[in-house]
Amino acid sequence: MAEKKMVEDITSMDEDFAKWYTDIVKKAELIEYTSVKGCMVIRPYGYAIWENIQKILDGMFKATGHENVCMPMFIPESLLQKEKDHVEGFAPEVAWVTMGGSEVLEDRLCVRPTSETLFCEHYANIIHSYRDLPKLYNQWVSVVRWEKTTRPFLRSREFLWQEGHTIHATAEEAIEETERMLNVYADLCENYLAIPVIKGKKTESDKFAGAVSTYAIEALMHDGKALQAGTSHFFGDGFAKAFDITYTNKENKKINPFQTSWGVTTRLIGAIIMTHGDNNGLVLPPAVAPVQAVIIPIAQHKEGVLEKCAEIKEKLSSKYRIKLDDSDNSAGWKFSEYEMKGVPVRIEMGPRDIEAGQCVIVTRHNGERTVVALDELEVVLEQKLKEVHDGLYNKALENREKRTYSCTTTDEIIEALKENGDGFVKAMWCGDEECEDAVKEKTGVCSRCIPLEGEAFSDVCVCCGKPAKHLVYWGKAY
RNA sequence: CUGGGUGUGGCGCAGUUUGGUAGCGCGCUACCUUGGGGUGGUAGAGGCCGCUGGUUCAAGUCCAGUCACUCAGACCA
Repeated sequence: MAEKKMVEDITSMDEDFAKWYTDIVKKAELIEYTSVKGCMVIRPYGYAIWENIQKILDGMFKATGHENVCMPMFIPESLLQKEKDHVEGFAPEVAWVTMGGSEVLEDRLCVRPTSETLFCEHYANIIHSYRDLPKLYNQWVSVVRWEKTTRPFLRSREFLWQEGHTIHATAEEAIEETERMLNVYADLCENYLAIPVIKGKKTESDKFAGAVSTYAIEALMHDGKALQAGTSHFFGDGFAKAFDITYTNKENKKINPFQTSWGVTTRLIGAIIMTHGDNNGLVLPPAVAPVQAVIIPIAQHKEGVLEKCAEIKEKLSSKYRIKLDDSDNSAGWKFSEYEMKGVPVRIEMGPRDIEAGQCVIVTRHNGERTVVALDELEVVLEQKLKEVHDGLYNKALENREKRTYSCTTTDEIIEALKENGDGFVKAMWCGDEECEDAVKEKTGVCSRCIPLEGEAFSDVCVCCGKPAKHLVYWGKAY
């Protein structure tokens, strides 16, 4: 393929993937660092991507009957500690609040690392009867987890997310909700972000703190590392018991209801970068690109060029997010600039084109140039945006398939990773935690999920040779 | 948390070994130039060298501490 690298400032991804990533994040003006470690400014271009994700997801939440709410940012220590597993899971990375004056809090406050406890306290207050159920709540907020090592979008100390928290009369209903939301996330990733995902269940050791079961979607990045792109948890009635949430059923009996929670974060932006980006910069899926097509005038000082470009922009803007760059940078400079920023489609218009009633349309992901008559532009643009989406999805799927290795022994795993580089390892597992740990110890990959779809290809555990219970995807994780 | 790297105009770097007037490229400002992949030119502006303390007649340079960013691990959305 040997694509030509046009912007010198971006480190080649083959040379140093991590450096390539941080270069992109800065050069595409997605973020800027601040004086607090792990806390970044999400700049307008980066935030616009998040806003588009929000719009799509929020629409899906509403369509599945959810309501948005907003909990406080602070959690008193006593509340956080009510569910034992939960607090143990989060304690190491909780940020505590110190008051400015002389006030010392009897029950000190932390900044929410997640809001299960707040929702539980609230549910205990408002749920009394089966008539009050279910409650299907979601909130768009930021949370704080004091991570040791940080990376823009992938792991920051404060991050934006949505967290859904629902409560149901029966376990069946709650499980159904857990699966429904996992599917919503998969739909978002595949049909809007053009990121193929594996839907699966986490192993016991990898579950959310306090959950009965955790589901996740896992995506494979360009470098062969796995990224968890979204999670959905079934809590059973464990939290309800710990927080004393009860309702009275039709038979006048007091019962603990069943809960779920699910979330995706600004990490999705990291996933977009690492799935679609190339050595020329970012490549954005059209559904969430802040600018879907940029119009670049050629010889813009010539009479009529800018006017015609503005006219076309006006026309396309009713349906698409269009930018016309009439700055006095050279055309070549603009080409590079918008490639770096990942704009899916570029429209070039010069005097020759205008005279001929046409323009040149170029798709970012493959550099393909097409001459298009101006009166067909609207139709062709729609096709091109779809082509970009499909092209990105298929390329990512191809990469994943190329990097998915079925193995029956740990030696095979080591061999496959050495031969072909990091990727997903499919292997059977007996279900024992010792084997899970041993695989990680021997091969470096950890369990990502037990896929919901996928067929057993061996009867024995990849590690111990005992009868296998599950097919597991393994990988190195971000 | 462990181990490496880096901090000098907005950005990227040189200068630190051997202490002695802060430099380069890009960007920025003004004017001109510019037809299809970061145009070319002329003239300008901009820095108490991450921070704190120490050694010295003198510190970007030496010493101690501290903070941040970054890479590789372990942990995590």
